[in-house]
Amino acid sequence: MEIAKAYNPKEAEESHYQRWEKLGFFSPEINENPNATPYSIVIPPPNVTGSLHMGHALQHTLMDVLIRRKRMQGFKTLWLPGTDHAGISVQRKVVEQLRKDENKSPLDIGREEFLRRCWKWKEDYGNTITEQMRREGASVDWTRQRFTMDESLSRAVREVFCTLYEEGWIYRGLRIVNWCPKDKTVLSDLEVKEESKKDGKLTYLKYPIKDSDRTITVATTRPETMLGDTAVAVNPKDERYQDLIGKMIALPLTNREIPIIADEYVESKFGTGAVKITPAHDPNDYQVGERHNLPQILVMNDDATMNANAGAEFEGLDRFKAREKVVEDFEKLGLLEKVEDYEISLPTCERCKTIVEPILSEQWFVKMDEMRDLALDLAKQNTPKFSPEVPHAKVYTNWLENLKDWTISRQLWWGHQIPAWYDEGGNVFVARTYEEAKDQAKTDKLIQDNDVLDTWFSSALWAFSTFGWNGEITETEDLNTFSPTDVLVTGRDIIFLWVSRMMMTTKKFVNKVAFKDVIVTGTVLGKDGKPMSKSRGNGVDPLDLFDKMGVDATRIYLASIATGADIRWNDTLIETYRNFANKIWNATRFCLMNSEGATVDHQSLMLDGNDSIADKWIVSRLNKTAIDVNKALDKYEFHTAVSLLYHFFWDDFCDWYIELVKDEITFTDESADADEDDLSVLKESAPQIEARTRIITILETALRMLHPFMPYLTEELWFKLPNVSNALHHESYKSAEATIMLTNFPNGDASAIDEKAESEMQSVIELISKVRNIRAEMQIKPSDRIAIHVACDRNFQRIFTENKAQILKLARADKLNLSNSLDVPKASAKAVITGGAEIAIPLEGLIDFEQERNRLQNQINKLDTELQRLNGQLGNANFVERAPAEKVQEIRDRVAEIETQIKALKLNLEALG
RNA sequence: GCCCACUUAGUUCAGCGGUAGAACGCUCGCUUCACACGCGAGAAGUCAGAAGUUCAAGUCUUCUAGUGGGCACCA
Repeated sequence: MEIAKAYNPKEAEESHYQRWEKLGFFSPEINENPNATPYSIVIPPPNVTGSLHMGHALQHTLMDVLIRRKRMQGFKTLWLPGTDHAGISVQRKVVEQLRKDENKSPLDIGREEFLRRCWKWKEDYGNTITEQMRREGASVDWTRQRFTMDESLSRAVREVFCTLYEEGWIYRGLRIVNWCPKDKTVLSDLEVKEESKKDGKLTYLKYPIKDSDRTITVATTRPETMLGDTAVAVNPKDERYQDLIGKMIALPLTNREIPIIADEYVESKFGTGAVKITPAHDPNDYQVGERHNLPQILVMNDDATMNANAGAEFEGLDRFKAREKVVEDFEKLGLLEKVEDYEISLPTCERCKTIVEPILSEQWFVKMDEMRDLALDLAKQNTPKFSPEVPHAKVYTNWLENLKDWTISRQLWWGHQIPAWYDEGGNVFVARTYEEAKDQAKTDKLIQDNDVLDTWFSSALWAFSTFGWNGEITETEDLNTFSPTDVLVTGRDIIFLWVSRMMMTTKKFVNKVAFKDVIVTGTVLGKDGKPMSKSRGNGVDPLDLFDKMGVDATRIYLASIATGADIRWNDTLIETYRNFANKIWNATRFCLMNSEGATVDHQSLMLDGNDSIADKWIVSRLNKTAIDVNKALDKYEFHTAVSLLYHFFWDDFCDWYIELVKDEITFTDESADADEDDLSVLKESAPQIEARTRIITILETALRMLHPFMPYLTEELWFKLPNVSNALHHESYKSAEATIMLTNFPNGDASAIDEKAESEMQSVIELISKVRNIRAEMQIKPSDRIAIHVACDRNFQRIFTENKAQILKLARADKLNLSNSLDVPKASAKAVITGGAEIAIPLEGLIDFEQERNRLQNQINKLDTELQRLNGQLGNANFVERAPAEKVQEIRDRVAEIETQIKALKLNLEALG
């Protein structure tokens, strides 16, 4: 079998995915067992404008690991892919394109044409991320791919909107909302990020009191809003202002008069104790305004320039220019008291970073009290179960408890247009269709609401709308089979935005939990410890990693860091896994170079008791690893699973097992004059074929366990193994074409764990390691053969005799002398191993006595430190009395062991003189 | 202001009540017939600080400091 010397990921990645997809391996229908248990995951729909970033790569890897393992275990698995329509993002891109290419605005071409362009844009560019997911090896069922603006999903949106409206859970109202002047749309609280600004200013303005020469001073961070002031409020108990309550103010720069009112909301201690009230531009002021029946004067346009209400002097000015002008004008009037530096946090638009303006606006809202309880009641029963539980479960519950109403209308065209119509009198009719609205209104002179719904409104239905529910159709086979989904994998940032809302709507509309478990991944941070972002330039592109390191290396690397905690990016760590991929490749290469006559045969791992220690040991290790990997994955401890697989494969299988059986399975040149390159003259013996079959089968089992993490490499190598076919498949996939994807994921067999063999093998390993240590420290050349003398009991003698050939080879020795006591020249290097075997290596002429003394003394010192600590424990009467007896015994045994070793080493030291 | 998490080898991180671990880096030695993306042997940590609980504490409790995050407030 010809196989390249180094693993080339590209070659393997190119062919397999297409085949898997074409043969339908990703669809649940591939499972032939009608009674198979379903297992499902819906993908957090990436933004249709998006391209793959590190967060996706991490989360997709974890979902794929979960799905691939369950599929191999015979579950009827579905991982459902799709994208959301990303209202603002797409709209912004199309607007920009229109402006650049045709110098037109959306209004120039009209709503219908604009939407046509949006769909075109989606057709042209919306596949970026789905193609990238194919590159990742994500085993999603593309036949069930969904988009939030698909016909059925859109119908679901209308159904949900209307139902919630009919039940009074959705309302339309005039409220202070977050307005993004750049996108010219309202935003929900969750789309607004507070950004602390150190160079803020607090401006103190003096307002003259009518018919008086007094003034009252108010402080503000947004002086321009004074143009919309309709009162000044003070605390009713504030003695400073008692005589002013009820007086009128001649509001400067306007020709309005506004009252001084008393309201509990004002804190006397803060600022001057007097607050300007701008009901149309501040949520608190709005409430004060409601209480006192104050007029609401909106002084800004939707692009945050001042409007006519602000006065001719200000109309058309940008809000920040207006701010400067207000301050200047007050100064000219002698009414500017002072300007202080003031640290303030400003609400900004999460997407475009524009400072959000709170303004009075009529919008649609979801009332959150009853809605919230749907999720909160479940949360109190620990549903969904968060992983890691701390801190997410608590943060989630706390957030639900303090939830405010959700602004769902957006002043965009791209999205689900709100199913509400207005007649000429402005009466509103909410209906599933225009026809129904007409029936309600008894007229056809209706205009549909211009606005669309928040993208998250449709995403909130993802856990059931994707399975076919749309209000008209309320039961589908997929919904029955795959809902509730088993687990959701997502980032911290959308727990509130998305996870919570899916829990609510799924409970409300299909009366199910959306998903049982939620895995919250950490964030992969840049080298600087900050979240990766384009503006910071600290991002790492997963596609670059795919090119440089290979998809499989990237995947298993990401799984290895998936502990739930944030992790700082480190360039060199991924190389570990590129090297690992190459190691797997080469171990397979080695096995294949010596595979003549061998087959993959799991019967070969059923040991009968007459097998070698090495075989019993590796089979034991293999099964233990399988059991532990499954346990780890059941607990979503991906990093533990990776670590177990890495060390089993590299340390146990490559470093020891392959080396131990190398001579047995490779051709020897004993057969007379045979040309070494001419393998044909050599004949395999039955035991050799047995040994080859066993190592190939162990390798095959390891590849299966690695497959969910490294799908391409394992598939590529699996096909190179002798006699692989769909006969090796899990029983649920017997008719499918051959692939490692559909083989059994090893469960591990507890009865195959052989602690005795493991401990015996440990002694062999320790013996070889000690000899190697002596060789290295005594600077014995690799080419120099040595003699090993071991004094030990009969049990050790049996073990070492059985492994004599391997010990000689791996310790580069030509003699192994086993006896009850040592009889060696003084010029020998010595060591002791656990269990009391003494090693001596005669080094006539090679030994440096001084160096050997140091070496022995160092070992004695190390042991002595431990001995003292342990003796300290035993000397503590409380410990001996109160600690569990087995613990005490453990320590005593250890002390005895160390004392034996120290004694032997000391004798050796004395013998050196 | 309230709440939460984190602080372990040079670096990035595991471990979370009973002998301090991994990877990378570092030192020394190897063209050993799968792999130099390799092989062998090493060095390297008062587990942020203080107090407490316990026979026993990176591991549990409290406090302190630093870092990061969430929520509220922001005239």
